[in-house]
Amino acid sequence: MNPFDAWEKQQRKKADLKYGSKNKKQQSDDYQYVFEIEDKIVDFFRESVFDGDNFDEFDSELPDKSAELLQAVSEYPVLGTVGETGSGKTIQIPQYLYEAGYTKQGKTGCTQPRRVAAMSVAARVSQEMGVKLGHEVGYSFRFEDCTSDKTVLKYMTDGMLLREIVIEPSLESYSVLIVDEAHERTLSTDILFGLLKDLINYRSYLKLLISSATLDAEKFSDYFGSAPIFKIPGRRYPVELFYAKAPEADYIEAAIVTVLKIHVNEPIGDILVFLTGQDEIETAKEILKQRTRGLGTKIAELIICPIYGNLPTELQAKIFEPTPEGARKVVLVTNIAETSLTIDGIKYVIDPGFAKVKSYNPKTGIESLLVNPISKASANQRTARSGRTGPGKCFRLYTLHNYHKGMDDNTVPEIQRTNLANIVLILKCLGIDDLVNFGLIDLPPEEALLKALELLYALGALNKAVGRQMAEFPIDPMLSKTIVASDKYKCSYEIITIASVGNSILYRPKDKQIHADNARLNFHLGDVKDHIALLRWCRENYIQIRSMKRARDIRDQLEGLLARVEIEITSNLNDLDAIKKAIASGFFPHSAKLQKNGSYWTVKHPQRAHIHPSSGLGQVLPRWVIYHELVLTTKEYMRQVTDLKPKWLVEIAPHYYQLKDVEEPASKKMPRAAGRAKE
DNA sequence: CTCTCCCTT
Repeated sequence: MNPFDAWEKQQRKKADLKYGSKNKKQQSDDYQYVFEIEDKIVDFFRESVFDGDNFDEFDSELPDKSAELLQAVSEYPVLGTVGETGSGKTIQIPQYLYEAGYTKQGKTGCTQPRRVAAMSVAARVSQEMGVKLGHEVGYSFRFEDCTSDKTVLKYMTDGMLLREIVIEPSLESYSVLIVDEAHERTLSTDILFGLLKDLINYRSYLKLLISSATLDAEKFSDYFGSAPIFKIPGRRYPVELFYAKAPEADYIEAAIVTVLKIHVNEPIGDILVFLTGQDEIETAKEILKQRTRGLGTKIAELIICPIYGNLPTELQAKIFEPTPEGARKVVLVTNIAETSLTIDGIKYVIDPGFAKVKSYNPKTGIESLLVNPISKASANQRTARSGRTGPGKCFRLYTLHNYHKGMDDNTVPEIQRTNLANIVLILKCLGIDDLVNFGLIDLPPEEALLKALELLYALGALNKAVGRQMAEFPIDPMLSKTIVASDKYKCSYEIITIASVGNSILYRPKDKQIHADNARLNFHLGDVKDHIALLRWCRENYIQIRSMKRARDIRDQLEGLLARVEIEITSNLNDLDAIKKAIASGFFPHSAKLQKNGSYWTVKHPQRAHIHPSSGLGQVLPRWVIYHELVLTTKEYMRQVTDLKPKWLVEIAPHYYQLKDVEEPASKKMPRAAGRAKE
């Protein structure tokens, strides 16, 4: 381990230890005290003016590059485009193509990583062109298709285009495809790259534009056989960049102190603070409230706005209210504000340099969601958030040295940190068996590919007919196998309900079944009063209306797909065993057996696991369970757990389990072999 | 005896 890694590790350990305990001790409202810590803890130095190269061109008109762009498009099959955020490339390029007549030969499709972006950009373009949204200009993503026969400029999510390729691999109806925000490297974008690169070889009149915001456009250019890169001029205000002089162990405390320091010393303007999650944001909010309370008229009012993905929409709206005269707003955000959400009027950014990152360990099948240092690209993205409407300042709570030596250049692409079973299945259905030589821009870990293939084999998905059926469903293979298997157990109605609620419920805890059933009755009666009852039920049970709606949409879609793959809708509500067997048909690779000490060992790739305390089975501890997923947080937790009879495993998956795997010990009590289970 | 950064089909 090099010294920087060691340093990083130590800092993170310290941060973890102090966070929580330390915050609770320091609850002084004292004005003096604030400044005492300020001087003690956070000391910055001004490093540079970030991205100041456009500084002199602010008031000048940006040059019109449309003619040159169109020339380049006509000359080359693939073109990379690079532009600062705010250069308007997403909005303008498709309009240039439209005016130049490209849309007469076919549609122009433009992919976005996010739904909101697809929708809002389409709305803006239709407005600029003076046409009705959904006519010439439209958008499309799952559950919402705002296009018509007239549509020639189509904005869509990258995942949507991927689905379209599965249905029609040659994409005949398109003449131009633009992959926008390519630098974000979503799984869908990476897979699209591979498919489109192949497609342009036999669809010579297809034009491909790869659009990205950062300078790694050269990587994309190389990937597409040295495609030329077209730079689109943009403008951005300069941002003064500050680094901590010394490492800060407790970044929440440091962030809070910096907020107060800015609030007292700097001219008016709103502050954006990047934290890692809901928990930290709520903690920081409370501390800030305490420290500013009682200061009265000594300082200006500080309005605290928390924003994270889980926050109900009506509370999120608060950040868009303009800051009152004389006051200052501090917005505490997760990564949601790095790309998805733009907040106007931000003048100061505070960046502790951390984010929660989901990753997947193919060896153990464990997913984890842990706090990690961000990449340089990500740090620069955060910094730029302060220079959108005027010159800004960015305070990095880490040292310049750590920026250079302790942070990766780019965030690890999603394809390298995710479970690949779903995408491997889709590619198999497109006739792509060899992913290593498929020509991806970055290869996933070999183990992840093997693990995916092994799973698909176990599920029988490598059989063409079964695989096709499963691939129709836009869900994980284990879950789609459950749906396919529900035909046999005559309970497809119940299974698609379970599948659509997805991550929130896979098992209905016994003690809550009456509640769940009552709620469903309320849901189906369709009377206004009952809807109110349902709303109340949602509130009482802390269920977001948003997730309920989503579950209903997914259920409708799954029901439609059942017909497509010719599975009849059958209901078998009284036979819980049939439902459990259907679930086991998809999730049998995720079985685990109870140990003496109340923990579990997974059966196939032996691994310790615990039932998550929020599960209805946390107290019951069934001898055998199957689980939906294994997540590492404070411990290895199984989420969404169902009990089962071990003999079902052999019955359902004889190719995967043998009798000796599931043998019960002679004793009726706890298994004698508790400590031996690893064998 | 405690999970949910952000997305998406």
